[in-house]
Amino acid sequence: MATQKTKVTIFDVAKASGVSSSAVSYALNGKPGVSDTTRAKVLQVARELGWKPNGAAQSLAQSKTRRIGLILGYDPQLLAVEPYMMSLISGLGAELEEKDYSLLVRMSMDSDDEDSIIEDWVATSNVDAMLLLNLEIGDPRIDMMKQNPQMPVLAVADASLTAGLPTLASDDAAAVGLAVRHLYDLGHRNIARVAGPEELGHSYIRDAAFSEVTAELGVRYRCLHTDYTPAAGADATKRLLSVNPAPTAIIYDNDVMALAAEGVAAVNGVRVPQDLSIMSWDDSFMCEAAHPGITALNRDIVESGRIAASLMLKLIDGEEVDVVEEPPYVLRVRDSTGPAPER
Amino acid sequence: MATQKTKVTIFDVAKASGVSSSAVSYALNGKPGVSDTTRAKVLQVARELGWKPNGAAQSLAQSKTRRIGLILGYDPQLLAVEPYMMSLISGLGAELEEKDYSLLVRMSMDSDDEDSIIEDWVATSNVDAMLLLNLEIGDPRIDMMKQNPQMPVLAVADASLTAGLPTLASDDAAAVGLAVRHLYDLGHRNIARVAGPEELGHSYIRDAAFSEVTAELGVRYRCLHTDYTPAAGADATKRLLSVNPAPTAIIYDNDVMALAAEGVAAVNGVRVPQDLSIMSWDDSFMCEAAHPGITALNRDIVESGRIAASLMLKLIDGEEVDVVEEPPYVLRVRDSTGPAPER
DNA sequence: CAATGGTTCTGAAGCGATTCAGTGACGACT
DNA sequence: AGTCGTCACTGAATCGCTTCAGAACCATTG
Repeated sequence: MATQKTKVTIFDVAKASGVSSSAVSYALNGKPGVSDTTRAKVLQVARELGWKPNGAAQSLAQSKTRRIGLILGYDPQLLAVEPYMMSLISGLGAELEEKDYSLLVRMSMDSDDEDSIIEDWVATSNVDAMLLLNLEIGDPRIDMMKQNPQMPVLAVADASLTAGLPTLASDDAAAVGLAVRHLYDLGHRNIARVAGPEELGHSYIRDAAFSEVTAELGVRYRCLHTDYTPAAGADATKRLLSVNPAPTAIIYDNDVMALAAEGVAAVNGVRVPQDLSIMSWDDSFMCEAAHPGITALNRDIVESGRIAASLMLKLIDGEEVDVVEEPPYVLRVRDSTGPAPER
Repeated sequence: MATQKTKVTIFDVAKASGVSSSAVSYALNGKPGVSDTTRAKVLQVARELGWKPNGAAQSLAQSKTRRIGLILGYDPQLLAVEPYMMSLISGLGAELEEKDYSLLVRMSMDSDDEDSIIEDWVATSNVDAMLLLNLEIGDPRIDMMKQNPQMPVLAVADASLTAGLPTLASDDAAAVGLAVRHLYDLGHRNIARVAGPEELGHSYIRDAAFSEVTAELGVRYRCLHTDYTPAAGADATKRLLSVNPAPTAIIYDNDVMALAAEGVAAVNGVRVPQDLSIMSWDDSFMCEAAHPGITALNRDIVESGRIAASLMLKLIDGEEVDVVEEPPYVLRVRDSTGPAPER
């Protein structure tokens, strides 16, 4: 509690408690080797002096940093507007906080950058484990990590992308089923999708699932790829509405695009949901606040973050982790989807 | 490049290059004390062995972590939906990355938590500097930091809240002027505001500025406080619209609430902007995607993050930093504001 | 009573870098 | 030829902690 002008070390605490530095270490870390009375005394003195073990020294001595690495792909626009990353961070942070770990965050401008950050972390041991996000198909980072088995890593992605790495897996295919099924049950037989960039692994997974499910149900399906921005979403919507026959329902890969689509519809006198049903893949406050409220696939991203954190802690402890499923998607039906218009 | 099974240290590099460990250190850090030829040789060997200095050892030896601390207040909902924090992180991350620093992130569940994280960072030297966000009036953290001058800190807040600490200051009062002026010029004489939680320092600053500016202009003004959620925003809107005379313009402290307000208006047959003008304090894709597009106060948060990072690096270098102004707010006029309705 | 065993505690050797003081070697200058 | 200075390099101390091996002490036990 008392604030100290000069740096206080374990030896100061040792001297003040009349024991050796090793005793202090044992006392503080709850290890055997000191009596209860000296332990209490030491803790007391440590508190008075406001002493905590120096992080660097501790890391060096036990080769543990109590840090977990997260690399953010640099696109401020996207990061800011997509609730995904921030939710994940919330979950990670909350869980790690309980275990006294922290999150080390770095930003990569491109994929080379990201590779070099990974190399850096492996070489410098600046983190105890790391998270792999936004995997692409045949992602080279997977091999990098396999060649450095001393650095635990958890991939958050569809299990088909992670080649046996410990994985927190989302079941995007099941979600596709939910979404399509919902629209199918409402009578839609011609649906479209406005997706994100084609290179992203999850775009690909979803593409495949959509094609498969719609084919099975005999539903007409087409897909446009965009850069996730509302402008692109609006543009794609206009194009979709101008073909003949126009889709009666459109699913957007994120919520801003769905919101923009509602605007396009309003401007063009297309009523939602009477003339056009709109769905969003991601759910957020935005979908709730929009008018009409946007039907969305919802998942507990914060919880995913917590699970991811706990899995990494397991990996750090040397436990095996294979593939763990994320909390499943849930369909939140709001007012933007309705029965398909009579033809 | 070559991947190494076992941990490689500076001594391995020294042996392989036929020099001492000190020579390796000098060579790597670009310091004098080695010839150009041995320097080249050492760097070459280091690259071949894939060696980089161990982070903990380096930190311990030079008492520098190359890390900057950021504490996130835990409210996943808010964090996720407000683009502010993620944008700030983007800016911080981008700037820090260039200087080879990283961001150490922890999450606080409440303010006691946050205090103990700060104490921890001060005592363990786990970061070289830290950021102070969401200051409240008379925030105790300011005193904590003043008592520990060895830990550089930068506050991001209105300068009136930071009691002389190095500050990246936003001029919320000027922004209030912009906003009110815009509405005033459109003929509005009865405006309302839906704000965030009253405890937040910036809420208070804005409250005061609004009262002052509207009084000056002879504009009727009232303010409701909420928890920032769209539901609360919608609710506040309904209440405001039911009073007599109802305001002809409402300013919302964030964009989800403004979006929700558009929904409320639509449901109640209130036309935007003919019957009611709506503005948002924060700008994001959401305001652009909404229909009608929401007039908003826009500021370059990413740039603020970059500036904050560079200021902290200055502080770490021992330079003085007083109060630096953030990039100013800019009014982005869209379709949600228009001339005040004739009475 | 010697032997054994169990606590409690200490000294010193790590961890892997940086950095200071010191040693040769060599060239330049008087 | 002798001295000085510079340059390249090395050995050892240092950062602050953990942890192992062993010392000191006391209590049991056969």
